[in-house]
Amino acid sequence: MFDWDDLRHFVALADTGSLSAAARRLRVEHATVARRVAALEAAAGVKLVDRRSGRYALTAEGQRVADHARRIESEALALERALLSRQSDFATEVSISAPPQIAVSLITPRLAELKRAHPQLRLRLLGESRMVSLPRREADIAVRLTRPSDTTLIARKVGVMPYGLYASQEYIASRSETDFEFVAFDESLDESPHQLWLKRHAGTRPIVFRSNELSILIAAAQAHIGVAALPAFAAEEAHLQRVETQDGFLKRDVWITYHQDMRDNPAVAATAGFLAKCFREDRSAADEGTLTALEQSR
Amino acid sequence: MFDWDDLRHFVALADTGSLSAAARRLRVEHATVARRVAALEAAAGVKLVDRRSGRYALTAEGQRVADHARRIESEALALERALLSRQSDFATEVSISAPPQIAVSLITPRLAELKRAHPQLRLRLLGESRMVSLPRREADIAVRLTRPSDTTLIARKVGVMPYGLYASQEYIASRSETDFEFVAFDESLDESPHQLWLKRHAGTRPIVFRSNELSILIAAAQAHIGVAALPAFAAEEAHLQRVETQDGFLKRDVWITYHQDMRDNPAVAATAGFLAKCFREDRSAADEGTLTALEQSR
DNA sequence: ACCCGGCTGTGCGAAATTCCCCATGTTCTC
DNA sequence: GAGAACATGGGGAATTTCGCACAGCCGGGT
Repeated sequence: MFDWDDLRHFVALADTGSLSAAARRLRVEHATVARRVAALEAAAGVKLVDRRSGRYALTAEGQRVADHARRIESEALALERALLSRQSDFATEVSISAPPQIAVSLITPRLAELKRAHPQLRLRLLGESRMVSLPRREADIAVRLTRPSDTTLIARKVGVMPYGLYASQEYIASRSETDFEFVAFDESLDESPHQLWLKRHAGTRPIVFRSNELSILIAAAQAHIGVAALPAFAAEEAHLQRVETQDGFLKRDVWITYHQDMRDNPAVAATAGFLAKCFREDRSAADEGTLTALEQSR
Repeated sequence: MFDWDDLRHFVALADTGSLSAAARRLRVEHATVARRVAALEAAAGVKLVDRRSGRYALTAEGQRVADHARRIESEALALERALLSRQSDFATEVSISAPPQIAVSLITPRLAELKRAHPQLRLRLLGESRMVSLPRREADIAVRLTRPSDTTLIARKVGVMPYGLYASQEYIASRSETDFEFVAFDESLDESPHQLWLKRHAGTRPIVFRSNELSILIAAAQAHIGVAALPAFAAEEAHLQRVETQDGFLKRDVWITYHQDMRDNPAVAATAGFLAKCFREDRSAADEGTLTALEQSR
């Protein structure tokens, strides 16, 4: 019988397509991945990957084996989550993935509360816009602006995040609305709701600056480059001034998601509850009186 | 993430209940099993087994983990079989499990045929009455006298095995049927069909000798101890004489079973076909004219 | 054309793992 | 009460495995 742990390395290689990327995911050396995959091939008696021209590609057999191995992986991941959810104390580490700006402005300032309520709890807060894999436990809890489709995940709508059009006071004072120029995310996000919303309002007026980073857009607005579609809380923090729009704020739902297997883990539950409170008690937009009440779900 | 291969060791321990037995199944040292289970416990952060007073017992957590791990194991075994069935050549080793007497008298004498047809085929013939696990690949093909209940196994009825009552010529000549004494398997087999059949014919006449081994029963009959219920082919080989019974031979079906995943493996298919031929062409009982024709299925 | 970054393949030394053999204590069976 | 089977612990040797470092290769960008 082959070494089951070899399968783990093979799945990583099959998923990522390169030795190095697989090694990063497994936190080992790429040489180890190569050796273990070779060991699996030897035990199986079949070529699983083609090493043609430096690149790795699965053979037909490799595809079949990868299918099996992925099933095994999902079981192993389920087992790991089951083990973690059984940790009855708060001694475990909980990792949260959230969009950077939310992490900085809404979560981090209030972390002390959580720490006070659960002193032994250890946290890791990852400011990544990239979609992390919850089943793979790249994070335990994710804060997202879209509802996840995976039904094994628990999705909890904790509030709405209002987007408005913002620019610097000087910029707004210096020109008429018909001369506005705009600041937006780059093309990879052209299909996202706030980008579409911005483009609708911009109409024929030009987008003069693009970036992949929200913080850069804010800085651009502060530097009088143009008008940006920004979350209200971030724009206020940056002392930007709102440009009124007929349809008011764009409201995007905020979701907190975690795997259902982690439901019974008190550390995860407490952290999720804390995050929900962060959004429930965020009055940045409500203060302006434009939102009568933040919608909340259970 | 824990080492998947540790799970394999833990399953073996959970299945067998002892370090030594688990070590035998995995063909490693018992110390290795102990270490790897300890490593799994450390990674899981939970006690999985109780080492109370020398015996191993799963904890409640251990039970849960074992359930997960067994699912993983069945996937891994399925993968192993899938890999084996893809071996397109005959270079692989096929292992057969069969009752010892059948192995000795019906299979081994004809092995040369098979070897001639497929020179590169390597064989392992295990004469074990114990039920081996086909999913676990303790054997690839099993010859059995009962139909397996596992629906993932292919069961092929290859013939019938006639049982008769046999004793030595001297024994039969020396006494009347009312004075017959009997030779039988030990109590653990009291519920098996041929044992029940023997006891029905014995009626009130005593069983004077018991053994767990067919070959010992044959030797006992040859040593004029009494009358035994024996497969016709084995009794003939031993030059024992038949005691006529009103209901003729007891006919037990002979099944060849192998896992459906191995269906496409040419080596297994060829060997199964060979075994079927062994029984189809066994004329030991037909020669006596008591069986008009050996029933056969495809 | 050149450089640079990322990837793969390989050789080496260190560290971890495993095996093997031992002794000891326990439980269960006969 | 003796014996068998099993778990535990230790020590030392041999094997395996891993990380590290170096070299070569390819493609993209300047």
